[in-house]
Amino acid sequence: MVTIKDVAKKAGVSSSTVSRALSGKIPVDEKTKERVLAAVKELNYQPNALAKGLKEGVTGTIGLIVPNICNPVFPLVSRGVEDTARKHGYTLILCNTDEDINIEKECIQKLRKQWVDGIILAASGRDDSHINELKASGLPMVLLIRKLGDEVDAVVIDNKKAAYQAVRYLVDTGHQRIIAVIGDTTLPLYSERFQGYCQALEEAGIVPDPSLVIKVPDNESCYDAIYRLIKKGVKADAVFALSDPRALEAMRAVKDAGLRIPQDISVVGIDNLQFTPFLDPPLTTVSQPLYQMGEAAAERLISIIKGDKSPPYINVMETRLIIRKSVECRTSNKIMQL
Amino acid sequence: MVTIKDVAKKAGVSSSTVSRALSGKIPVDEKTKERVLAAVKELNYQPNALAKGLKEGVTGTIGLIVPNICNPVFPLVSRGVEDTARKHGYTLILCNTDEDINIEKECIQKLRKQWVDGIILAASGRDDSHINELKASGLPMVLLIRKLGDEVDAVVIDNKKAAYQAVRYLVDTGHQRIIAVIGDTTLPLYSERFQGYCQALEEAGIVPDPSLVIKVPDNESCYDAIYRLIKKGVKADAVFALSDPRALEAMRAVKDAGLRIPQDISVVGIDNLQFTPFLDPPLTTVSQPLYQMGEAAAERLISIIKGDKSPPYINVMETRLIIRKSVECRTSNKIMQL
DNA sequence: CTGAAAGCGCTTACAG
DNA sequence: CTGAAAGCGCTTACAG
Repeated sequence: MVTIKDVAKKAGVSSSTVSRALSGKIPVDEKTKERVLAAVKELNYQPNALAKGLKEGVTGTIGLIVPNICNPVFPLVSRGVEDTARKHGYTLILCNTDEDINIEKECIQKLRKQWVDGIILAASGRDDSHINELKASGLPMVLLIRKLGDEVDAVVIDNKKAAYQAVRYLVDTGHQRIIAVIGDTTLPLYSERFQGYCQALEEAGIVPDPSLVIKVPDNESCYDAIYRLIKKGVKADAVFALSDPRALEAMRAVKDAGLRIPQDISVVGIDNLQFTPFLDPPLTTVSQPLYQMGEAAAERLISIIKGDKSPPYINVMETRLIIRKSVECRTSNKIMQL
Repeated sequence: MVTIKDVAKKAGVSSSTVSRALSGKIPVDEKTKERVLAAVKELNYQPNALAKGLKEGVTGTIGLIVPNICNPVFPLVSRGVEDTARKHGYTLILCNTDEDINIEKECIQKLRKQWVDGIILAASGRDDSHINELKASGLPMVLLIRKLGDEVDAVVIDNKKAAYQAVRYLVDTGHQRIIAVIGDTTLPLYSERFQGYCQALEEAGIVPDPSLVIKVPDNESCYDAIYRLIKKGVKADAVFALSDPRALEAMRAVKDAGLRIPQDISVVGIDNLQFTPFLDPPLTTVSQPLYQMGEAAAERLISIIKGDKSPPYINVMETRLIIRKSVECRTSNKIMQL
């Protein structure tokens, strides 16, 4: 490795001068500067970020902790984060936790050892202790996808509302018996979406029917459950899935059970993933601004890193119903009203 | 931040002893060790990775450079890399380059400044100079998805073969007029797959028809091109798409143009992405072992970092035809022969 | 087994 | 404007 000393020697100056010529913060004679820059170029000198970080106490790196980059919402989110980070000269360290609280803790520790300047955390939300600890440590952080009280910065959507938008549309188009595909409701994300489902139903005077609610753990397909439910002959006219991948599985199950979408059963999802317009039928869903959420989280984090002391802010981003072809209008009446 | 000195003071020893007690490489009196460990725990001491890295010349970080984490092959790949990295105690720095040669260079520079212990590079393959430079610098590296000669370690699939497997299956099931959806053939990845297409055709005595070849830039949908081709009334009995996302777009276009899959037109892809079994019809495709490729690349990189001096090795991983329902057998004859 | 010292490669107050 | 020196937080030969 070529160091600042090598450059200094080649340019015939001290390393202090090299450092100053490079940083530009302190005036250096034009001539010397030129000599230094020439030497830098000739030797292809790269300042050692470790040494710089050790001295200055900042590293220009930020950590992004996600449950699983293979969950299709996270690539876009992390792209938003990375693009924004790069724009500001920061570098991204990525960790997957599989929502395992221990891995989450381990990641946070590792990032702290690495002296990241801040952390963006898309946590599972099963346990908060380590997040509060992190917050208390004073390291800049912002939560993503989920929030934690009002004391920690966060970029989120209103999950209840997103689900409400989807189910409300189903209700408005005349659906009454709506299957809900829900995840592990101990996770706030899922319980909130379930609440949105219930609210839309209740507003329409429909009592949620527990036999229509399917709860599937994250790592399990909902295909079987839906297939069986329909084969059993349950009365249903729609499926609300809490995510697009779930909606996709549901569509397959519905079709394999011999029903048509949307003529027999309508389907809606949440996410608006890339592939949804191409499904058969194109999926009606509620979009989350995933890339923008990543951007917003990174912008906020970086502003905190740079000294912004404004109070914690929960940035609730807008979701939007995307109407495609997977929902059929079941009452001509209702159409008039819409 | 609590430093080694704080621990030393609390334990009543020198920082050298703290360091030794923690590393375990040099014997320390049991009693003192206990005191040190107690102090570490009490103060919640985290060694500063920057200082350690600066002193030791290794950082325990590796860089992963991908074109775009939103391209659905990369989440799995990067997951394989990250899991393996973590298993060995390494941390992952992620960069997206959008196949922009300048961003690629910039990323490499940044990673070097950061003193990563090695780099895994899923490069675009448009330009090699910086890769050769990187190789020459002696920093451990392995190429992923694409290779570069035989002088640089790489983990790849045989793209030509993968395409051949897909198209050969089409040919064997009696297809003659096969539309090829191909990307920018200046990229080796795509030109190789195109070669596989041609080879399968030629082996069957079919002359590739240029009017059936659709070339679409990476950032553009192939929907319109296919839709128009079919609407124009082109004679075709199958579509070979060089990736599953392309196959998905193709399916939509074929259906929207009024033809049925697979009765009128069969479709095959490459990738075997998560969503493909759920499509309508479930997509026949060629699987790439994406996660395992990430794993293999990381394992190889780490072994190089740890001093493995074996000559460069091109690890060509197996692809496999996954038969589902998007291809119809067009000749009863052929069935007998299979 | 343990401590004092040197040094990893930078940056920046301190003198000049 | 410039250089010598101190120091960021570690690790490890060097003495003892």
